[in-house]
Amino acid sequence: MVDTDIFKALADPTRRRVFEKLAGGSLNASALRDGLEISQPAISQHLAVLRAAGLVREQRQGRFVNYEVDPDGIASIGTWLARYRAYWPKRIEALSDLLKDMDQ
Amino acid sequence: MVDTDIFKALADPTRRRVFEKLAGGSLNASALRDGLEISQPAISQHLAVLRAAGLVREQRQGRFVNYEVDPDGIASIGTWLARYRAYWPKRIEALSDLLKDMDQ
DNA sequence: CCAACACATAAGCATATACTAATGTGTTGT
DNA sequence: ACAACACATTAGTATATGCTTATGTGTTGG
Repeated sequence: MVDTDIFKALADPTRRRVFEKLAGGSLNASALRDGLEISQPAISQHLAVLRAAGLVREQRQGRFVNYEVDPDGIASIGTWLARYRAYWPKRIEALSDLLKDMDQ
Repeated sequence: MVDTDIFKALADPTRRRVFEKLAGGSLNASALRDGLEISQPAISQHLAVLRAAGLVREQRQGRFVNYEVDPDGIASIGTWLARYRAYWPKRIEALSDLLKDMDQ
């Protein structure tokens, strides 16, 4: 199940920290590791999980591997969340609109 | 961490099935169990997890306990997802708008 | 009041998960 | 060619998780 992989991937705090770093743009594995007190294999494994879930995608750049947010993963969560739109409080839509404006 | 509890709760397929049943309105524990091949304690434990995550809330109704979606949980996911709005594909917004219309 | 009901909690167990240490793979500069 | 680098993979281990069985708690009808 796709959703299961996604939610499992995001259930880990370290993986969410990694993923949130990517919200600002693409980064390589070492850059993603910076600041986190975690071994190199651990980051690599976390990135594999995020990738398998469709949340990130990678691109070799010489001996670096650049990671970035995969819109497909975000889309899956959005689609899932949309089923509960009836329960969205007003403030969420307000926030959403605000961020939309900030994008410009 | 609040987000951790929410994503962990949703990482289980059975719990998502239960939660999705509640998208249509409030139901008691037995009704939520119907159709799922799972023991009574299992449902009870799943509901405890969803409740601890802030995804559902309960209300005693005689000897039944009614569960319903807790908007706070949905709001948390929405807030989290909003950080990635830049990566939302167009179709998500389209779907979102469609569902909005269907609510009327 | 007490038996049946609706649900929760406790204890025990099998499996999944996140980690580390060790090793493997691919790339680059010299 | 080869040493250093960036990253991935493997194996092993401690802990977390989801399940079942057994039992507890609160509620209701007769």
